[in-house]
Amino acid sequence: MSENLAAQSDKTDANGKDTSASKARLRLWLKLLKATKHVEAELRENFRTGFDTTLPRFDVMAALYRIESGLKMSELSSVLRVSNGNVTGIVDRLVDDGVLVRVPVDNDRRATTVRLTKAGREQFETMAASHEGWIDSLLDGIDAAEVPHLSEQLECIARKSTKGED
Amino acid sequence: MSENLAAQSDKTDANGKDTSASKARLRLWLKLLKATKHVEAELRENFRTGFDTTLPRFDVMAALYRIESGLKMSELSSVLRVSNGNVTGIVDRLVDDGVLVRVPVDNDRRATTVRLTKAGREQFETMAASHEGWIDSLLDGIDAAEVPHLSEQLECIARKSTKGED
DNA sequence: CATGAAAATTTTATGCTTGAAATATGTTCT
DNA sequence: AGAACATATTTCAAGCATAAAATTTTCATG
Repeated sequence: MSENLAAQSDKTDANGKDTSASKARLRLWLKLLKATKHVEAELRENFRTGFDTTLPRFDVMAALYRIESGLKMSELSSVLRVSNGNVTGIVDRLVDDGVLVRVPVDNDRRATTVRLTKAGREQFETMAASHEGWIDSLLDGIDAAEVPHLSEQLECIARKSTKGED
Repeated sequence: MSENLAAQSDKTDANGKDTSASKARLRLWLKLLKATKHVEAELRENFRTGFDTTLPRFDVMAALYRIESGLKMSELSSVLRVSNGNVTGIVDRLVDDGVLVRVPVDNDRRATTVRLTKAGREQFETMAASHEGWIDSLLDGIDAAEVPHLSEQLECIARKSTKGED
């Protein structure tokens, strides 16, 4: 799985930091994680105080907003890359709140389609506008000119073994 | 909170993609999230199948490995940036498994210090070696020469409002 | 058409995560 | 000492997340 491991040459820089490629990647990963967690935490807080909702709920609504005809539970869990059982729970609550409906699928009584209600679409539009603003302000430490290059680099990570189309 | 919102000039490129700065940042955020989730999912799976443990448990052990004298529960939750109650639960299980001990603090019966046991240190060292290899292989789509620059950019995000020292 | 495999979803058990309330101890000030 | 405030931790309720088992329905094939 990782042939590079054996060939480490434990170099250290002036400050004593290990400069091997794998340690540098480890540090990069920790920063990636830290940045992501930071943004996620801010978003969660904003969603909670601003709209009394959560990021996972927003994600479900976002996926359904894009596909007006709705998605089956299995499609939803595959688009969002979360487990089937997880989607069941989130959708249950959103249905209770009246922003989603479950629609039986013709010719297949195993499956259900889930769609946003009108109220759901309206709520989502409001939240999406705020969301975009929050992101814009959270990422404004990044030079706009760097954004495309950064995006490209990140795709190199996500693309590993996860045949992921955007 | 986001004065830029009003001044959007809804430009679109040849493919119809919105090219405003805030939309570009939004796409960057989605890629950041996707890359992080992907790596996290792989790590979780590796920890589960390889060591029958979890990422949060590893994080706790990693923090305690660095500070041999141990950390108080509150220090642990602040280092890991997770809630107090969360740390309580994870530590409980690690203590049950014999990799951690709780040590009372002299002169303050409110506080507890948590330390790795000898078995805990040994287990951690084994896992940390694997972990570094996993990361190395998961991030090997990134050109080594790019790593420092990328790291720097990511710090611009994490540094926002979270007086974060490494 | 019966039977068994495959597919879509839900259920279950377990653990992570948060925010808020509760408990217990320590500190300060009068 | 006593009151009021602060600190350290745990408990609680709710939700998110997974993997694995169970359920229901469909489909293929003999």
